[in-house]
Order: sequence, then C-alpha cells, then structure tokens
Amino acid sequence: MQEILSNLTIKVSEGLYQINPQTSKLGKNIVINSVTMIDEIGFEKFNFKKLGDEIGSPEASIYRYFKSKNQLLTYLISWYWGWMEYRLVLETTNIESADTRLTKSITLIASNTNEHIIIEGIDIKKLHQIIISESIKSYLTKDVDKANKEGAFHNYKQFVERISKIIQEINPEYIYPQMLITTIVEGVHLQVFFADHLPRLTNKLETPNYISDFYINLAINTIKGNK
Amino acid sequence: MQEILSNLTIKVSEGLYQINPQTSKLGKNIVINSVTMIDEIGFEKFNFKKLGDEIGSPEASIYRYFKSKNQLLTYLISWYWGWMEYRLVLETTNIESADTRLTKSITLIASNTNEHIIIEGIDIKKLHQIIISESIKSYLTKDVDKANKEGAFHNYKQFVERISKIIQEINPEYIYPQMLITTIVEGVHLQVFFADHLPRLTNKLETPNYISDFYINLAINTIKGNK
DNA sequence: GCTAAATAGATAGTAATACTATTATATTTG
DNA sequence: CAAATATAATAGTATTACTATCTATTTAGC
Repeated sequence: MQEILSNLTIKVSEGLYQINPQTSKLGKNIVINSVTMIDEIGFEKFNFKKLGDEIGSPEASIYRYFKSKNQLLTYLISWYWGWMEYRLVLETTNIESADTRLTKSITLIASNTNEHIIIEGIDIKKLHQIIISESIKSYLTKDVDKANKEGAFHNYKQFVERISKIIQEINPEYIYPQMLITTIVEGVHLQVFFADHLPRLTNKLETPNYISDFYINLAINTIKGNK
Repeated sequence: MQEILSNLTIKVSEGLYQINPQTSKLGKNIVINSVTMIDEIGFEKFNFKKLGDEIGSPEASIYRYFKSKNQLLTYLISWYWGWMEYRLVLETTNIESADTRLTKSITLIASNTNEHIIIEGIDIKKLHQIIISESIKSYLTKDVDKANKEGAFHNYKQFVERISKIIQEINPEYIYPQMLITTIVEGVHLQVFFADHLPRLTNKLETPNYISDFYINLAINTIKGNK
C-alpha cells in the first residue's frame, strides 16, 4: 500500500499549523512522535514539554510549528481524513455498483487496520486509535466556529461529501445523507471504544467485522426503506 | 411536570460524589450553579474557583463534595440519565404497542425541551445542552474503566437497557439492540451540535422534529429490515 | 566560500489551573 | 451544653500551556 503513495502528500488546511511540518525534519518529528505519544498517554496528559523531551527539542521550538496542542491534534485529525479520502477513492473508483461502493466505504470507515502501515512516518494504527478516542472532542468545544473557519474540518467534510454522493445515487429521494454518514462514522468510533471499555453499551461479537456489518445493514435498510 | 416529582429524588451512584450534594444547602448550590456555569462558559473553562466565587463559598469547600471537576460532571450526567429514565417510564408505561413505545423513546431522546423545567433546582434545558456538548467527553478518557467501576455509567446503561427490551419485543431476532440505541443517543447529540456549528455535516430542516424523524425512521427500518 | 536570513536550541519566566493542607468559625446533633 | 461536624478563610504547591529572549546552527543566494 505504501508504494502507491511515494509521490503523494496529504494536504491539510494552512490554518492548522504555523509552519507546515512537512517541510522540515523537526516538523516531521513533531507529527510522527506526537501520534505515538498521544496514543500512549492520551491527549489530556500529552504536552509539548514531554514531546520536546522525547524528540530532543525544546518545547518552544514545537510552538513555532503549532500554536497549541489543540492545533496539533486538529492537524492530525485533518491529516487522517485526507488519508481516508485517498483510500476511499482507491477503494471505490471503477466500481459500477453504488451499493458496492457504499459497502466498501463503510468497511473502510470501520477497518481496524491490523497491518502496521506507516505513511509519511505516521503510524496509521495509532492515529486511528487517536481518532477513535480524541477526534470527537476536538469539535465539541466552544471554539468550534473559529476552528471551522481555519479549515479544521475541511477534509472531514469532503470525505462525508463523497459518500453522500454515493447514497444519492442509490436513492436520490433520500434527504438525510450527511446525517446518516456522520452517524455511521462517529458511531463506529464509539462502538469500538465501548467494546473495549463499556461492553454493556454495545453488542460485541466474535466475528471480526461485526461493527461494519451492523452499520452496512443499518445504512442499506435506512436508504432503501425510504425508496 | 414538576408536580409529579415532588416526592422523588434522582439516584446517583455513591462513587460519584464525596458527600451527597442532595443532603445540604451548599451541596445543592454547587450542583445547581455548576449547571448554569458549565452551560455558559463550557466545561474546559469552568473551575471550582469560579463556581466558589459565584456561590460565595471557598473552592476548598466544593472539593469536599466532589473530588474533581470531572467527578462533578460525571455526577451531572448520571443525574441526567436518572431523570431521563424516569421520563422514559412515564412516557411508555401502559402503552401496548412496542412500536409506539420505541417511537416515544426516540422522541424523548431527541426532545429539546423548550419549556423551562426546573427539577431539584436544576435547569433541565441547560443540563441538556451540557449533555450534548460534554457527555461524550466524559467517557472518552483514559480513566473510563475506573469511572465505570465507580458507577459513572450505571444510569445510562439502565436507560439503554430499557429501550433495548422494547427493541427485542419488536424483533427478538435482532442482535444489536444496544449498538442501535447508543448510536441513536450519541447521534442525536451530535446532529444537534452539527446543526448549530457544522451544518455541512448534517441535513438541517425547518421542521422542528427532523432529528427524531430521522432516527425513528432509521430505527424502524433497521429493526424490521432484519425480520 | 561568504554573508544574510531563516531555523533551531537553550534558558527563563508567567498566569492560570487543579488541587491539598491548615486553622478558625459556625452549625447541627446527642 | 458539649462534642462532633460542616463551612469559611487563607495559604501553598506542582503542573500546565504558553511567551520572550538570546545564542547557535543550518541553508540559500550570490
């Protein structure tokens, strides 16, 4: 999978960094190591002091790339959706059936990568874990509107928009495509978390793909039930 | 609605406070005013110093009731689900049709109270706003397992369990009731938030109940589609 | 290869936060 | 009415999320 990407970088809105971290060694180090560290200790306990110690740079240097740890998290999340959109395109191009494209999309959203994929140095599995437990927090703040203006959710919106078009192909009369997709995306993240920590709030099965099965079924029934 | 409750207090697990705030004037003041304050400034900017200034008590006194601001938030959320379970019972008892009970349950989850209801001094509308933007954060932490042991999610689980039984009445073969309900509950909260701040991630309509309409439709199609 | 500009490192400092500890003063209870 | 308990008043601490400043190193253009 990596090979395909050798010539591709994932684009993130300019408002999500002070200096584009992709342009220097230090910048890349910040991003790569923040993923590992946030995954390990959680975003709350994560700070630039600890990250600086890890990469052997003073925290003040990190602040030149990201004005706050929130901005860094927002960057990582946006990067994730950029990467997911790329994967979405790969998975769905040249496939005739819109049903199949939708199924593949949901499978992608729910895919918990077992392979150890590294893109631009970023450990995708760890980033995925961060998305599950931290991403929703990043928009549920009093600063959403500001973050939104700075492009924080651009990549996510674009990802949602793409799947929305598939739904409208399947049933042009269905009026809630965005609602359905964000329900599925955030639902998948939540169910993964519940399965690990609050099993009475979910229905964990032994089959590896039960979460995507659940949401594929939900999506198809909902979209076609309204035809 | 208040009248019915004159003899009822909502029960919250003992692990969610140091001293039961319902047993003293100060305790009640803490809870009541925290709701207003968190709603106004958001949980991140909220702290016991500010709350203490507001109610004219030193912050150290508040710490005797709640060992941290997180514990207080957890208390409020648990109280909310206790209150919601009470309302759920009121709405669904003596109703024959399981379909109707499910519809009423989802309507309840999505009900954004326009009336100004005060229960035990707590402003329900403000508490509901807190639930929308803060509740999910309270379980997406590294301390979930500890909080879970202390009973943080007991009331929520019980609420989910009740609706789960309705679903199993409608279709005993449906194997994902909990998943479906938590998807709906957290979905509702998210869509309310998106409608206000990230409209491109939802499908806002002029009709007042479009969110409950969406989720009722989704639930019925999903449950019956698997019959 | 030299100079200027940009980038990074080293170090210090600050206001706010999330508490803890201590002692004094009310208030309640037996 | 004394003892127990709850509250107030005050002070203190470690950590956090930054900002500021100054020096050293790297890089880019000529």
